[in-house]
Amino acid sequence: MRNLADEIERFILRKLAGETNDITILQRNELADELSCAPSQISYVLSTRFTAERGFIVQSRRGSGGFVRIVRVPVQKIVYNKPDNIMDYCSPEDFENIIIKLNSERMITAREAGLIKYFLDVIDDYVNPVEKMRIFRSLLITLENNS
Amino acid sequence: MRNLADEIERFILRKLAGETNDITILQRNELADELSCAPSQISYVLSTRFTAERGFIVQSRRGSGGFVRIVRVPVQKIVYNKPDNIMDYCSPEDFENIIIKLNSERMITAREAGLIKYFLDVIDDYVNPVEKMRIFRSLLITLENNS
DNA sequence: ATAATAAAAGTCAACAATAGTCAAAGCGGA
DNA sequence: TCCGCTTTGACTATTGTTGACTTTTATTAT
Repeated sequence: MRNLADEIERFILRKLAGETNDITILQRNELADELSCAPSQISYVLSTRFTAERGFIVQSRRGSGGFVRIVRVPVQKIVYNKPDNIMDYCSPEDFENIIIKLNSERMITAREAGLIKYFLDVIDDYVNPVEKMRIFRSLLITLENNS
Repeated sequence: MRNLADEIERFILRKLAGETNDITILQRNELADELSCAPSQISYVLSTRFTAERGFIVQSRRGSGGFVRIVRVPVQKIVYNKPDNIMDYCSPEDFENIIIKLNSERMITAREAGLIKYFLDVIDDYVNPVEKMRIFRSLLITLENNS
């Protein structure tokens, strides 16, 4: 028998694959209607399949004009979950790219991105690259802790 | 379906972006007419989107010749308006209080507050108080520039 | 000068349109 | 059978939209 959850997962993954920035937006009721299932089933799939653990971020808004935004986040895994795998240091360009990526995937706001860039720029005068990397990681954790 | 609130928000933000001094003035009924919606919908958007938390001040006048003025508030104003801004430096407690104040006035988010505190803490090891104050001011301007 | 009128913006409650939660039932494989 | 994943639906929470009514301000008529 067909497995709805898997079908929904595949549908969303295909939709995501068709996007250029690993971001896709859908409407829960609409998708439920299209796949002939209960709307809450979409929520179920999102909460079991599209988890941070698997490298996704799901954001949504209720009410009129509501939506669900799904973001695939490869960077998140690197930065948050695999501290052992990450490089010991980054070039300024690497930092710039990570920050841009984090912002484009809505893990940080433009204001936070600006703050972090300014921050990294300032400490450049005082710390070595390895130390800077350590500080950067702490900084992201600080952000998480205040969410 | 079309989402009026978002549309109105975008309209006002665009109008604001076209101004040179972060101030724009509009008429509620006129805008409602232009966007084909109820005038009260404009009020709704102003009260939910153009809040102090998001860095806006909305003033208005009723009656004949009435208007709505929307101002994007520079964050650093709060700091600059305080007596201590005359000083060249702050104690860590002063910084802490300013940050708490900024957050309680909803000029910065909890995440931003956390970032800034961490930031100030890190550079403490490297810069003197006067330099730290200078960096703090630049930091607020950076925040402002990314709003 | 005062009263009436017109021309704004504000308030609020009702209703509509979403998405989230959770308990209970269903189903399939070990 | 039993356990764990799936599926549903009733209920909740959030956000948007409208219109009737109120308040404020300016203008006009007397």
